[in-house]
Amino acid sequence: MVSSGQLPKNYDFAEVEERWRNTWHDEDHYFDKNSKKPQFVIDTPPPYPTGNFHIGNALNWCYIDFLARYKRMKGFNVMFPQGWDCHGLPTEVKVEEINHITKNDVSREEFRKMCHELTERNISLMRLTLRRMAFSTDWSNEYITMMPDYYGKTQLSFLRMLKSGYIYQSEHPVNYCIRCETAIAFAEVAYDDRETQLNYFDFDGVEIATTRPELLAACVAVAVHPADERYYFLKNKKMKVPLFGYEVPVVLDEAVDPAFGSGAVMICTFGDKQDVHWWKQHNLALRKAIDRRGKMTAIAGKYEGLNTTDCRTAILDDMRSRNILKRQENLAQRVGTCWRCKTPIEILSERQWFVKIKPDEIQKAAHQITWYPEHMLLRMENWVEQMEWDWCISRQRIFATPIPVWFCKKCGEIVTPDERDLPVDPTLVAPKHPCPKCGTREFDGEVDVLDTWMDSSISVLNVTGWDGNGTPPFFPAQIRPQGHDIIRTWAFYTILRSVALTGSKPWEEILVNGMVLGEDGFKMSKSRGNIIIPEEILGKYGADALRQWAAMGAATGSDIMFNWNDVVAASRFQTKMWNITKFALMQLEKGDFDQNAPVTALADKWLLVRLSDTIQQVSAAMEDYQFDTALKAIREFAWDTLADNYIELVKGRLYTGDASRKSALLVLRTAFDALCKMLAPFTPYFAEECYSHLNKGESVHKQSWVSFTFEDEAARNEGNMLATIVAEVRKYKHDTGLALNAPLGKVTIYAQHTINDLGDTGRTLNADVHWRTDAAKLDRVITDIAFNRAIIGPVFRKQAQAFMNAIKALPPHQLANPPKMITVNESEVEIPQNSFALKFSYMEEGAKVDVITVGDVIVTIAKTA
RNA sequence: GGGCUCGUGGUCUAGUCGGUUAUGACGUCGCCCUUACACGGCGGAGGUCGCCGGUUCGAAUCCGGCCGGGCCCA
Repeated sequence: MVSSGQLPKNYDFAEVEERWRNTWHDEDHYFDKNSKKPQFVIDTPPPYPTGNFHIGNALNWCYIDFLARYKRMKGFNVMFPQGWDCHGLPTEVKVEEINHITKNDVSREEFRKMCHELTERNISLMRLTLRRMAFSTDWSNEYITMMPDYYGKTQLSFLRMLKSGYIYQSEHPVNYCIRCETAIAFAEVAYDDRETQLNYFDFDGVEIATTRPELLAACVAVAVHPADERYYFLKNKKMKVPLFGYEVPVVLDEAVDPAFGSGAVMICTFGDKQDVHWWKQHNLALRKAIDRRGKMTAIAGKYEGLNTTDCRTAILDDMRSRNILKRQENLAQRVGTCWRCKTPIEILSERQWFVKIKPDEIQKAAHQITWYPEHMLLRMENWVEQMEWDWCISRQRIFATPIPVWFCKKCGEIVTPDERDLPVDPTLVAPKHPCPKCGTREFDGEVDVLDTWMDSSISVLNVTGWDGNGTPPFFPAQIRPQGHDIIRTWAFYTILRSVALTGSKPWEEILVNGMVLGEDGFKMSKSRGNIIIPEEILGKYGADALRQWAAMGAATGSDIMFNWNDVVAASRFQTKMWNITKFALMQLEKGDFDQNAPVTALADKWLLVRLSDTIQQVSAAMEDYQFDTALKAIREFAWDTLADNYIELVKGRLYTGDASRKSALLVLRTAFDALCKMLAPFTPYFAEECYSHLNKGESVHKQSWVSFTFEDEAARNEGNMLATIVAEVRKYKHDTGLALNAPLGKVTIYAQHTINDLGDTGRTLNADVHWRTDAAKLDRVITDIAFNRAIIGPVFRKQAQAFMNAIKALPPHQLANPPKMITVNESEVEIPQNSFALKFSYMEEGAKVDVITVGDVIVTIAKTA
């Protein structure tokens, strides 16, 4: 034990945190593949390496680390891996920005290398923040999706799903970003409010309203509602497309809204999702008027080569000059945009790769997972229910996992590599075997790459040891922790892929955290200027304070507002705990500590009861991932029960070297030891610092979770009474203008039975305290009746109010000594036990005394002159 | 427009499968520098639990409607 004299007066988080960070070993957090302990595998979200670990990540990781550390103390073999989800558009865009190039200015290889290097730099920056936050990461299980080891597995998973029929290639309408020149999935489509014009024009004698006149060349039909009398005459007719002159059929469809525009709409391939529906349902022709770069194609005739905006202007001008355009109206609409670059998306029909979505399979697995909080499952259900298209997984980009496929130049056969040759880049190498169908050795490598979610949706397979053969050794993982914003993406895709590749659910449980909002209550964003970066908090208050904010800021799963107050309060709690530490160590180093000392004093037994309660509460909350409840219980016990009540009660005994000092010392040490252990998951640096002074050379993080229990109902009740009496007398002193440590004179406490407090009460109050069990000789007057509705309600139901009125009507002598039966609404009823309690005020008698009542206990105070 | 979620003293927040006086923090006001701590202790003020209606002996809690915020989607 370090001498308390050596302990600094103030807790210096910066010094302490850095010291322990340099002392701890990564190996202590490695998952042991040969362990006999039960496993606790965490499917950590692999963040996108932007270079900044933001505060939302911090919240997510705090939850994970609370769990990882708690589970280790509970005897689990914990894996807390760290992944990096590298591929994707944002890095490509950043690289173009930094180097002032476009991806077409350099070779694919060169461009990929630049992305790779930027990503590595960003990862090393983010690793530093993870370490500062004291996350107990298992660095032996780090994975980086852009590395061959990992994307080889992505390719293997692709081949397996291709083989089992989950993955197919086809021409199908897809969401397409013409700026990024790539297909994107629905999950990547964002929506923006825009103002546009609804154009009414004459379509072969019928008025039609459209927001997209530039798609006129892609018009494949005109649709009207089957019950719309205005258009009965169109049934089975063909109509001539204005400006272009070709004919299209008229289709009848219930989905047409007769009240919108003119009630007649043109169907184009493709203006929106509804067009795709109609196109499929009515087997319409396909006319591609827009190409991948957003330019008009040859079928647009004289408009060929224009971009969509110019084409729209040109077509409207031509309509106007031919007097076809009747009028225009402003219209508010929401357009789908690319989530990355905000460019409005087009729906293009392209040859793409798809993953089949089997909603039933996904629903079944989702229901086998335990969701925290429960209602988050609903979001998954809703998303799966409304899935209409399969998942488009091919992208026309560069920095991503290559699709491991070649096409035979002669017969078009799809040729795949041998699994042992993975990873491959089919644009760089040729297949090792000739075409199995026609025997040629001429191939085209697939230039499309995979959607990044194809990488990250196998994170759980990767960490559980998947090698392509059946169920991985550590599968399923115990828990997936993630935010509710990516339920429809990451959670969804992971469940889909696990079921497709292993036949079962990926995790036993999923713990969903809320979003972090700025101090103004809105989502943090650059434009609002409400962003707080973790480093700022780390610098001002340290990692432990930030971690406490994460635990206490809100109930698990709720969105949480960032709040400096909470961080400051957290740091003050550490100051308080630091002073408790100093006090405890000071007392312990004076000697007399005896591990086997009998705990004799009432206050001591009482504290052990309260400690035992706290441990049960905290343990239960941890099991249920209620971090706020757990930390709150710890703080309350430390600050209120231990510091403000217990220590104040026993100080006198500790100072005077009384024989019962040993009992108090043992209790003090027991409580302090337990507090360090319970705090360890939340404030790893602080708990380690305190514990290291108590037990030199030992780490709190290697201890077992506290399992101490102590039951003593009498000590609980009498101790609670003791604490209440002390509080009431303090209040009395305060009210009568006395300092709390001022001498008080003679205090007599009339209790029901003998209580031996070993003089704690007297020393704490600085008064001459006498405990008596005889009745106080005082005149008392009943001032109020406190009814217990929890007892009265269920017994009397509708008669409850009448019963209470009857009791109130009893004369004082009967109230003080109530009868067994009472008349309520003209019938005799029994008075239930504990259905009410009386409140008294006291009249002085003889010696002048002030009187305080605490439940049944009467306290009289005779002040010294 | 739909799904989910939230609305509790000046601010943030606990409690929400009904039950005595609604939790805590910050702020605020008053008293106290008592040998761990003034980054402390003790005490006070401050709430019609968003609004309206319903169920009930009893509603912050359950039901319906409305208003407002958030997230995800159309």
